[in-house]
Amino acid sequence: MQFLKDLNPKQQEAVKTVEGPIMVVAGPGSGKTRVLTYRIAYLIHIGVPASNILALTFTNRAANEMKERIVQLVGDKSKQLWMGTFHSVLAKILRIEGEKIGYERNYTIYDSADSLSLIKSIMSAKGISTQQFNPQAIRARISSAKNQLVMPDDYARRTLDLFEEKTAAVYVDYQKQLKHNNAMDFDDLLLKPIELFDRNKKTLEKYHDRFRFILIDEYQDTNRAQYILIRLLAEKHKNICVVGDDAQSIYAFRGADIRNILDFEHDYPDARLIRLEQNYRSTKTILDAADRVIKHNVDQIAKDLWTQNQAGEKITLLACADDRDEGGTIVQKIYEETHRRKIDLNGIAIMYRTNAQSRAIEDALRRNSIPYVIIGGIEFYQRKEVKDVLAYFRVLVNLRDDESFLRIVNYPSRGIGEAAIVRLRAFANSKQRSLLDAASGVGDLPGVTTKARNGLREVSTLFQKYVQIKSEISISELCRSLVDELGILPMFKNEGTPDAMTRWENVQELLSAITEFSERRSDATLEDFLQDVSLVSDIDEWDGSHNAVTLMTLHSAKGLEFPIVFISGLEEGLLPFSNSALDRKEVEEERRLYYVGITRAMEKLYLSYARARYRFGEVTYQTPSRFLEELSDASLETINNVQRYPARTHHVNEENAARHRKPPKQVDHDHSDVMPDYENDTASCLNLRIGSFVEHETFGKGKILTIAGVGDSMKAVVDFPSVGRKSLLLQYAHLKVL
DNA sequence: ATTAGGCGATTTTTT
DNA sequence: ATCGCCTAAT
Repeated sequence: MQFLKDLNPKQQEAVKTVEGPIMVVAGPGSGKTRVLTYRIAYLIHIGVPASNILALTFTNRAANEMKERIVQLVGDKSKQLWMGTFHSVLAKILRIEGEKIGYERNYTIYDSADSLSLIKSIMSAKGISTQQFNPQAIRARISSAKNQLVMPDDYARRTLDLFEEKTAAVYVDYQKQLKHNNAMDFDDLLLKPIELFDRNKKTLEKYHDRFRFILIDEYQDTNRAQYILIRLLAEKHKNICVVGDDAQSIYAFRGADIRNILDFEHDYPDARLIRLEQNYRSTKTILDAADRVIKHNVDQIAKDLWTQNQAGEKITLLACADDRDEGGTIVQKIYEETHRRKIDLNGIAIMYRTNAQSRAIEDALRRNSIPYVIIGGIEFYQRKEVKDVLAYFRVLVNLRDDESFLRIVNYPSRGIGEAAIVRLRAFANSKQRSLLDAASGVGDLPGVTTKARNGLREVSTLFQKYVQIKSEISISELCRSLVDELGILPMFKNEGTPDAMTRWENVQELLSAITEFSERRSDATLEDFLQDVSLVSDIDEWDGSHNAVTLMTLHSAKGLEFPIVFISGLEEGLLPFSNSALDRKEVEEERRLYYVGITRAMEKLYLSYARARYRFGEVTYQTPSRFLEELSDASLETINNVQRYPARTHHVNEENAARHRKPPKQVDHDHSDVMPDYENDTASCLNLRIGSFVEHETFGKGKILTIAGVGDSMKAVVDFPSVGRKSLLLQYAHLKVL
């Protein structure tokens, strides 16, 4: 038991309290991951078979890291451990048990984009206008209903308005269609196991006996469905250890319910509560800043974070003229830092609220030849050509997957148009067969052109052929041969445009990914690969060992640490993010996100904001974030590039005076001339600001949400209680400030 | 049936 | 600014 001496007393207690429910509230950098890994290692060490342990994490990456570490501690006997994300572990259980609730083991997993297209097709089938009712919004409603375990019929009974009625109607068909396709969406991966265990007590008991010790990471980010699932699994032995930090709960938008962690002691009355409050990660300055910020929140478990680390350097605030300047200034600081400390680029991370912000920063990095890796954003597996090819594989694996079938039935073009599809659908429905199946009986199909008929026959024989050879050749050969037969690669080559070349490369890359996957796991099936694609995210694949700066959203940054962290875009409307007025709870979630960002930093933290920023292709004027005021002046130093551009509340006269002042120091090159003159702007003359209340001749009173554009084309979006949101040209609107 | 060109929405965050 | 979707033209 040598390894326990790596732990402080609190951590040891968390590791050695093996029986009964236990909650570990772990502040940032307090060794949470360490506790989890050592606890598992300890269990195995004292003789618990690894196969009796279930550990659920938030990302696959966290799971893999821990697994490796555990192997180091106790060796190969840990291999039988069940560890992964909720979604991946449950997907695995559903492959085994799904037949009990009417799914075949080769079911397909739909991502949000797949769900959306299914919802759209249901809407058009039911004659619900996608103009009037936003399919995205309907998808989101259905998803959140599922997260709360509200079933279609329950939902239908509780509708409050027309939109919800339509949603209810779509929801019913959506679930039917998923089942018909032998497919599940992300939410089903949580829901269906609950259904399984409810209906099938024997199966539940089997898993009770298997998972005698359960550990949950990032408990603050679990939703209702996950909560119920954990309760079901743990109800017999009650050996459940949850680890989390309410202050780092940042997934409410996805249904995460912070009550799960706040009420743990209520749910398990004899629960042991352990707080880890010593921070090993950050300097005193950084930790104090984080602590000060989070104290502004009302909803939280009180904690006293402390550290023995040194005070370290002050936090540096970079006040920038615009997003381009922000990128340039960050680059300059990266230069300084890499020269000053012996630090590699992979010790540096740049974080932002929205993926769209990465662009200006990427430009700056590229201009200065600084290598970077970017996490998230437009994902490889979301690209059209990749999804198209994957759809072929999906159909091959699950012949009932109508959604994927529809995607590829006329790709590449086979002369199958909408009319033919309508006929095929009707035919399939009447026979209760899948579309692919129906396509094979295309001879009986009336009202279809010869061309379409031949096309359908072609698709059908194509799949018959590959179903047959599927088990005979390796999956990489199978996939390559299928792609070759489609002829899309030469098609891209012939097109010759840079865009087509990228597509060509992407398809090649997909094929290499499959090869690599099957080399890594000798028994891997195509089913396994497809599941991996659905459930693995960018962050899971990220490898911090390259010499490159890492760019990512604040959400992706959770669980990571870097010696140097930049948080960019500290502006109202961006961090905290809003498209309209925020209520307290929303601001608190944004603040937690900010807190997560701050606490990623070990040695040095930079914050930055831009006075102006391109959003939606227009210049928008930004106000520094309220979160900046929550830091103490003593711990902060400011580098100001924007002396010329005083705060927007200032009067015109002062601005004129300010214009003649020279900026103290030009930090970076070539980005100083893009700013428009403030003093000519209608908005500044009128003293209009985001959040101002104004009056309009016809619309009445309203509140300004955004201001964009320059000079004559300057526009404001105003929220009028009477008529809703309006985008107005200030030149004509004659707004009166109230 | 395919394609070009115009229009409108889109940007919150993700398993 | 960019992407997807729709319409009109071929």
